[in-house]
Order: sequence, then C-alpha cells, then structure tokens
Amino acid sequence: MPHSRGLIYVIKQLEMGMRRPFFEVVTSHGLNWGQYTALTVLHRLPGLTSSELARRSFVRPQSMAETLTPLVDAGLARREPNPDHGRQLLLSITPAGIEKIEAMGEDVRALEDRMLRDLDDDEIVQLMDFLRRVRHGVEDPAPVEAAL
Amino acid sequence: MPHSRGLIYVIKQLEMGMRRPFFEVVTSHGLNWGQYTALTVLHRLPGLTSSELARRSFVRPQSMAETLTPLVDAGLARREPNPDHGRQLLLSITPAGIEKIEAMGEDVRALEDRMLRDLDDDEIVQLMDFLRRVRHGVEDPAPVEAAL
DNA sequence: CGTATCTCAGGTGAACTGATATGG
DNA sequence: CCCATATCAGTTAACCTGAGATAC
Repeated sequence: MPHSRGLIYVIKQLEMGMRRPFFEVVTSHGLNWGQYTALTVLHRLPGLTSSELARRSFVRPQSMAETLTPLVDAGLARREPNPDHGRQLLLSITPAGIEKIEAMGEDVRALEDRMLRDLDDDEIVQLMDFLRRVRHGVEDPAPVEAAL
Repeated sequence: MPHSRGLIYVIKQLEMGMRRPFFEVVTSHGLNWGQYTALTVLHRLPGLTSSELARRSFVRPQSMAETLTPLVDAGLARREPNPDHGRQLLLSITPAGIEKIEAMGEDVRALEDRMLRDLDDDEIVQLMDFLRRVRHGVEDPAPVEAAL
C-alpha cells in the first residue's frame, strides 16, 4: 500500500486485542486501565503533579484527576502539597501501591508473554526500543514541524 | 522492572498519543476510527462478512455492524447477499470508498511519518514485522493457527 | 436441534469540553 | 494581568451485553 505504512492500523489492532484480557487482569485486582498505568509511572517517577502525569499519558488533567482519586482513596497513592508551590499537589505511590503492582505483575507478565510468543529475546528488546522511539515521535512538541 | 516488559503500557501510550491527531484526520473526511480501518481492510480483503470482519478487528459483531451502516449509507461500502448462504451479507468496498481512503492516505501517511521520525527505513520495516507478529500473538485461539 | 448470522435496544468505561477558584 | 493547577459538572465516542429472528 503506497498510502500508509499501516502503523496506526496495527497499533489500534493491538490495543483492541489486548483490551479485554488486560481489563480482566486489572479489574480482578480492583483497578482499571489508567490506574494501573498511573501507579507504574508513579513507581518510576515519584513527585509528579497530576497535570504533569496527564501530559505524559496523553490525557487531560481532568481525566487524570478522575483516575487518581480512587487510588488515593484506596491508599495506593498520595497527594502531598508542594511546600514550594501552594497550589501543586505532588504525587507518590504508597507501600500498599507498590505491593499492588507487584501482586499484578505476574498476570501482566503472562499476558505480555502470550503477546510476544512469536518473538525471541533479542527481537523483544529491539521491539521495545523501537516502540519507545515511536512514543517519542508521538509527543506533541514536534520540534519544528508543529502541524504537518 | 522484573514485573513486566512494559509492552502493554507502551502500546496504550501510543494509542492515546495518536488518538487525537488521527481523530482530526478521519473526522475531517467524515469518518471515524473504525470506519477508516474497516474500509482499508475491505480494500485488501473484499468479500468478508460483518462478523468475520468483527473477529479480525477484535470487536463484537454488533459494534462492527454499527460501524458499517454509515459506510453503506454513504455509498463507500456495499452489503450483498451471499448466493450460497441466505443469511450472510458479503461486504465490499465501492469505487467511492477506494477514492475516500486514497484521499485520506496523504494525511494518514503524514501522521505516521511523524510517529516514525526517529526510525530509519530498515528499522521501520523491522518494527512493522514485529508488530504484525505481536498481533498474531494477541489472537485468541492461542493453540494452533486457527486463523490466518 | 445447535450453531452462526444479522439486527434492535439499552448500558458502560473512559475519555472529552466547559467553567470556576486559587496560587505564582 | 496572565498562566498553570486543581476540581466540579455535564457530554461524547466507541465499545459493550441482552434478546430475538432467520438460515444452514
């Protein structure tokens, strides 16, 4: 096809294909899609604000706040005032939150292994590198070409 | 992270990141996500039933029917009774439908090029091969190759 | 009779836009 | 004054489940 490379198509396919099984995993642990993702990001990068986390996740701040509130209510994440900025609330994961994502790790891993069953270890490493670079390409502040 | 490879996470990120720009493209041509995808599949594989197309797209038959009806109403796709099977309706893309996806091709291509701007041509070929294999791994009948 | 298709109807999760208050 | 954050409220796009009719 000279029209497109099919990248968008196949990413959507993958998202649709994994939606249901992943939904089963996260709901069985009492979370949803975004909540699991938010927890793993906070694990890696504690101290983000909700707005910053929203930007990194390609959602609106309002959507992210909605995702986070149940996590805070459940004691899996914390919002703490930034002493240097009266309005900001800095996010972090709690020990209970860490326990939660560790408890989910096995199920998530099993699902990923099924998705990756046709690739060997080297290929998986390469794929993940490619995907992270595509993720970078998706980010909005496209250096020069704002629109294009 | 020993817990997961981050594949699910990064795929979701990509889907979220491209959702808005792709939505702009398809709505500016009067379609939506699924409709563009359905048209491209029908271009490659005419003669599918709605149910079969739904299975390939990881959605329920009812959802696919909802996607297709506006395409048929707009004259971009056709449903024709299968002479060998009184109940089935076989789908195909119309010349107008082909024109439509060709008209969208440039915009879609530009978006994909932006996403892929950090990869060279060889890497893109490799990435697409990997993704298609992951797509195969996602398919439900894990055992043997039921589909394909 | 069981299975698969198509279709009508209503429901749900998870994003969205809009608007307001407050702090830097 | 302007911009960013946080939060309340209502809305939307795109899936879903359930139920019923028909054909192999």
